[in-house]
Amino acid sequence: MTAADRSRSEERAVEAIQREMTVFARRARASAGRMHPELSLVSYTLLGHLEERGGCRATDLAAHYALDKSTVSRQVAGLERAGLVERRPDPDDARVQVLDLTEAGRHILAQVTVSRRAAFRERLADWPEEDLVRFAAYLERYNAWPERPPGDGR
Amino acid sequence: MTAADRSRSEERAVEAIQREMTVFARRARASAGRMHPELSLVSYTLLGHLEERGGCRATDLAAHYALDKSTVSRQVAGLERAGLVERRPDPDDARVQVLDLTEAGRHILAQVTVSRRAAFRERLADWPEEDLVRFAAYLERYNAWPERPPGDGR
DNA sequence: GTCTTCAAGTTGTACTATACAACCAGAAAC
DNA sequence: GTTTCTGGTTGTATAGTACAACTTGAAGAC
Repeated sequence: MTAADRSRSEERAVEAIQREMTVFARRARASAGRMHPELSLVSYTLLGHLEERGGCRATDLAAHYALDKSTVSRQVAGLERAGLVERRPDPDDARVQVLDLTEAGRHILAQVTVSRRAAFRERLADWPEEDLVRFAAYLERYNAWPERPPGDGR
Repeated sequence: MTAADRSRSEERAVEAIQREMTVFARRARASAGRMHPELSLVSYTLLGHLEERGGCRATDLAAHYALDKSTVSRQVAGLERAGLVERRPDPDDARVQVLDLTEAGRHILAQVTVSRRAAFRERLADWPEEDLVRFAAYLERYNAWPERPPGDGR
């Protein structure tokens, strides 16, 4: 294979990755909404992050998801209203509110995770294990890229 | 490797795919907005589809992206107002409007494609060709799954 | 042929997610 | 002790979306 062949093939692959990731993104919210109307994609990811980290600050959520802090503030307010998260003032710093899941939050998160997992598994049912593992690794690698927060106009 | 090992490994991979796809989806719109403010992710994908197909009906767009037809109607109206698409009545069926890119639409789509491609390429710069090709194939395979339109509560 | 039903698209309405700007309250730096 | 920084909330505006009701034309049923 010549260098030109290689670069053409890479070029095609990059195009395809871009196109397919975009299609996926376009569809994700809609299908999440239909899969579990009780918990939007945003809420789901925020709760998931809280569970994974065992609680964190609103600012951490904003940074991780490249969201404005006002957005997080409102989302969290909604989740608190729904009784899914609770906040405690940080004893070390009175400005900080440590967020954590409530029991109800843990419960609903687990339910949604189950239903999402079932949907994903159905979709991936006939993939060989080797491909699943590799696909997961590619996605992780792809996402391990620093996102710039909103307003950071670089 | 035992069957139990295999299923655990698959389980982990499915979880990771779900999680990473979700993170990606959460970030995509925001980064698209920062990458090319003149063309939202939605508009970009719609224009891209028109280019790829060489024009199509609004209903086709709705089906392909799992959007409500009203959403597509408004999006297309905006694109038409912006002079990026034009519609002609279908000679075979007066209800149908065939959509297609204008020259301006083609032009801006090409520009945005260039800038998106550059961003993706930067991000994927140190991936070996083999991995790019495989990753692209996985994504295509993943997305080749029938989406259900909104309102189809199955 | 007329009538009913179906399909494509538009419009009214409402809601969610989002950003940006202005602000407030504590903490830290000097 | 000011000034500056950081975490968070609130006001306001916008985009994207869905659902329902409607219009118009096509296609079948009889």
